[in-house]
This record gives sequence, C-alpha cells and structure tokens, in this order.
Amino acid sequence: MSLNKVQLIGNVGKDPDVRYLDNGVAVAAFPLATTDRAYTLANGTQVPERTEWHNIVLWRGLAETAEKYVHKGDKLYIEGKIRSRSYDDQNGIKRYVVEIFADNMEMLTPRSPQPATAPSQPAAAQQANVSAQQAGTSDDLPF
Amino acid sequence: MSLNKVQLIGNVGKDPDVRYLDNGVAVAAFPLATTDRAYTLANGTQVPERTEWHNIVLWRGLAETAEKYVHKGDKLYIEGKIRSRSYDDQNGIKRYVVEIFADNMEMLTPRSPQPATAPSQPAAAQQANVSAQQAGTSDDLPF
Amino acid sequence: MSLNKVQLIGNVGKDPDVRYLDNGVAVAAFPLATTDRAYTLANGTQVPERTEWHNIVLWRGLAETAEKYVHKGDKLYIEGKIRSRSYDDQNGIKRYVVEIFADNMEMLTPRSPQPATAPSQPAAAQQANVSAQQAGTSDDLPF
Amino acid sequence: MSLNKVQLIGNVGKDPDVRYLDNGVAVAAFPLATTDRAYTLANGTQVPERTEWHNIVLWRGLAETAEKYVHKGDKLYIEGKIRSRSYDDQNGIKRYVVEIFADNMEMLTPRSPQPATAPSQPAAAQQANVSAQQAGTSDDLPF
DNA sequence: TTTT
DNA sequence: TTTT
Repeated sequence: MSLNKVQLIGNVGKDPDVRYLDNGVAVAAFPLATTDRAYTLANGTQVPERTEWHNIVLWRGLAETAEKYVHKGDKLYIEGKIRSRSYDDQNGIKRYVVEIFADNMEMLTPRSPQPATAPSQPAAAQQANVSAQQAGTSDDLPF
Repeated sequence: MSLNKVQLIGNVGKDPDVRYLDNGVAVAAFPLATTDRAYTLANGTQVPERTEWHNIVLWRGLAETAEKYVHKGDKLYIEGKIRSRSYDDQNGIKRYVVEIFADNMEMLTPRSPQPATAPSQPAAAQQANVSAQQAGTSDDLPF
Repeated sequence: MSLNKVQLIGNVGKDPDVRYLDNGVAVAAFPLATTDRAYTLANGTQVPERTEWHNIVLWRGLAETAEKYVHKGDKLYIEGKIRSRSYDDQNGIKRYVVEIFADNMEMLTPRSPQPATAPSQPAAAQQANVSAQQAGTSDDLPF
Repeated sequence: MSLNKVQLIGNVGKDPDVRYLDNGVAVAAFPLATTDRAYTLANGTQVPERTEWHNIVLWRGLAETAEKYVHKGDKLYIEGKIRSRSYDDQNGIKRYVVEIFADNMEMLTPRSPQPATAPSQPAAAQQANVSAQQAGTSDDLPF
C-alpha cells in the first residue's frame, strides 16, 4: 500500500564512482543534474532556470553497466526510489543525505565509437577495432 | 531535455502546517511516510521493513485543499518534483533539506462524514449537518 | 533507449478472470476504470466527467494475488506497460485490443474482515475465524 | 481518486500530422515506437525484441511545438494519458483506437544546426546564420 | 463494467 | 511522525 518512485532525465555530473563490497557486489554513485527552464509568473515575476543535483546510487548489474558505459555529460533516464541516510561528519555533526536508489537506467546519449587507445593506428583499423569492441560487449549489455 | 518527477503513495504523518505569504499565496507542508515491505534476499539475509519520510510542500490551491481535507493518517497519492534547499541552523551550521514540491495530489482515504462539533446534537441533525457541509464545499473542490 | 510505462489508480470493474496455462503459469485479466473529473474550459465549455476502461493483464505471482485478493469495486494502483494485440473476431474481421501488462500492483482498498462462510455462526466465532484466516494467509502475501 | 498516466521514451515514426480546428486550436498526431529488448526466460525460451507503436496526440502549444521541432526519427519523452475512442470505418464496422493524449513532451534528440538553404554560402557565413537562427527562436521555445 |  |  505504498509507492516511492522517482523518474529523472538529466545529465551526469561526473564519471561514476564505483566500488566493490567484500561480497563482490558493485555499487556505483554519481551526480545527475536536472534543470527547470526559466519561466515568467502571471504577475510578471521572472523565475530563473534552476538546476537540481541528485545523488544517484546503483547496485550490482546496473552499477557494472554504469562503470562501463556511463560518463560525465551523458544524458540518462533513471528510475528508482528516494532514500535518505544520516551519518556523522568529520566534526561529529549529524548530516543527512538523500539518494536515489536506481532500479532502471536508460542511456539517452547515443554511444559513439570511442577513440582507439593507440592514436597512431590508421583510421580504418580504428574503425574495425571499434566494431569488434561493440560486437564483443553486446552479449552482456543489459539494455 | 530534463525530467524531475516523484510519485508517492503513503500516509500523512501530521496534519498539514499551512501558512499564507504576504501576497496571499498558501503554502502547506507535511511529512508523508512510504514503507518498503520486509523481504528476504537470495542469500537468506532478512531485510526488514523500512519507512522513508518525505517532506511534502504544496502551493496555492493544492495547499488550500490540503488545509481543508488532509489529515494525519490519510493515505495520499502525491506527484511532484524533488527540490533541495539549504539554510543555516541555529548554530550557524549549513543544513540541507530535500522537499517534494507537489503539483498533483489524490486523496486515497475515502472521506467519511465527520463528527459534528456539538456532540450533544441528535444523530439525525448531525447527519444533516454533514450533508450540508459536503454540499457546501463540493463547488470549490479541485478534485 | 526506450520506456513504456503506465501508472493507473482506479476501480476494478469485475472480479478477475484467472486461468492457468498448460505450464502452470497463471494469467489474470480484469477491467479497471479511471475517471477524469468534470471541468470547465476557459471559454466556459463544460467538459463532463469521463471514464476510461483499461484492460489489465497480470502474470504469475501477481495473477495469483489478484485471484485471491482483488474484487470488483476495489481501488488499485497498477504499474505496467502498454501492449497491443490483434486477433480475428468471429466474423473474420481483424480486431485490435490494447492491454496493460502489469508488473506492479498495490491494493488501495483496506482489506476488511470477510463474512464467514457459515452465516449462522455467532459473531464472536466469526471474528475468531477471520483472525485465523488473516494470520494464515499473511505468509504468502507478496505485498 | 484516479490516475491515468503514461510515460514513453521512443522514436517518432513519421513527421507529425498537424491540423487546426475552426477555433484555431492546433492538434498534432504522430506514431511513437517503443522497443522492448530481447531476453531469455528462466526456462531458456528466447523472447524476441518487440516494438509497440503508440498513437500520440498533442493539443495547442504542444502541437505547435511538435509542428516546428518534431521530426521522423527523433527521440522523445512523452507524458500523458490513455484515451480510447471508437468510430465507424468505411465499411460501417465499429473500430476502436487507443491514443496517448500528451501533456508534456521533452525532446531527447539534440537539435543540430540545420543546413543553410543556400548551399553555396561560405562555411563561416553559414555558421553565423545558424547562430542567429538559434538566438531568434530561443524566446518562443517552450522547452 | 467501477467509483465519487 | 504515518500505515499494515
């Protein structure tokens, strides 16, 4: 009898920070920005554009996907739930943080071929490499 | 190119706190609880039930509706956006709060006739009072 | 790179129709009504209340839950996807039907004690029966 | 006490068909495709990729925006409600159609500078044109 | 065919 | 601080 659902489309603020728990479970975290457009109220007041930063947290397979394919600047669709957490900061002050635990992610930035690591390769070979890379990863791609 | 949407179904923790700005705009605030059920992980770990509290903020007509019809314990559907805000607490420490600015609300607790204020009234008169009250308010009910 | 999501809160039009496939998989179907309130356009036009009927389809565990707990008149939250399907009717005319394949369901009608099957039982015994019944089923309740 | 909400991210199948009612209200319609990825069931059954086509309908400002900026192949976020409608086809057979009445749209395909109309212009002038064009339209852009 |  |  309860629903806690968040849906975001926004841009990744930093490359994901991924770590692995002792049991091998992956956890990824990164900020995502959503921006409200500027608009004008009925009384003429100008409300400026405003950016909200969300703390995205992903687990397991989604975290591994983020590690491989999500980069700063990418546009993402994120679906998940709101979760707040408290901790004591370095001064012993209790701090609260609100995070979005994602259970679905769609990558909205078309993936483009990445530059090959060896920049001296001829263009044709680079292209071939990229294709092989894409073919090789397509099997374990969850989306 | 952006989406910031939250949808909650939960229970109201306290009667709404409503105030009116100098320009007459109403603002209502109240906590809403969503509860994840307990479950058992594949490895046998028991994850207990967990309640998340959301700071709901409503403006204008929705705030006035909340003032009239929303009460502690009610079940609500809330749709809105995540918005964070910082302020300095009484010790000058910067604090962050995350709020849900609602732009849609549906009341999921069936409204039942309320007890008349004068408990010594005969039952028939109470019933009549209640009907009048409902008829009288139905016109400005936005949902 | 795709999203197909539907969220409904509405009332069940008929008791679920549940059948079991040869492989034992349960499938439940029932209509769900959502109703838009009447409203008045800026130019004064009255737009009357309007009810939309949705064909809900559930599979496996959700279907079994529906079989046990969902009844005509109940209020439900349904989350799922839109899926269209064509078939030839009895006159050989191709017909299309749009269904909502649900992957999440929340029951918004508080479950009340059901009348005991033997109506001649004294009230106290009925109450006891009901409690036992609730305790007995709570273990396999997926929500 | 009702919710009828659809959210789609998909690709536009055809340029929008836009018409204007006698009262000047714009209505736009176009198909949008969402695609479920192929996957394998626990029992090994392969479920192939599947595309669902949605009939999107937009009104007023959104329709005018679609007329200007939405093209075949674009990726869109669409939010709206499900609405079914019946009509008699040319053979007098009653047909049903399900449409998505959109009340929010976000364009997910980055708008790129369009080719200048005079292809013989030097590149620098073309670039200047494009900038002017973007500056000129930014004021009436609702997103 | 539901509900308010 | 809610509810099941």
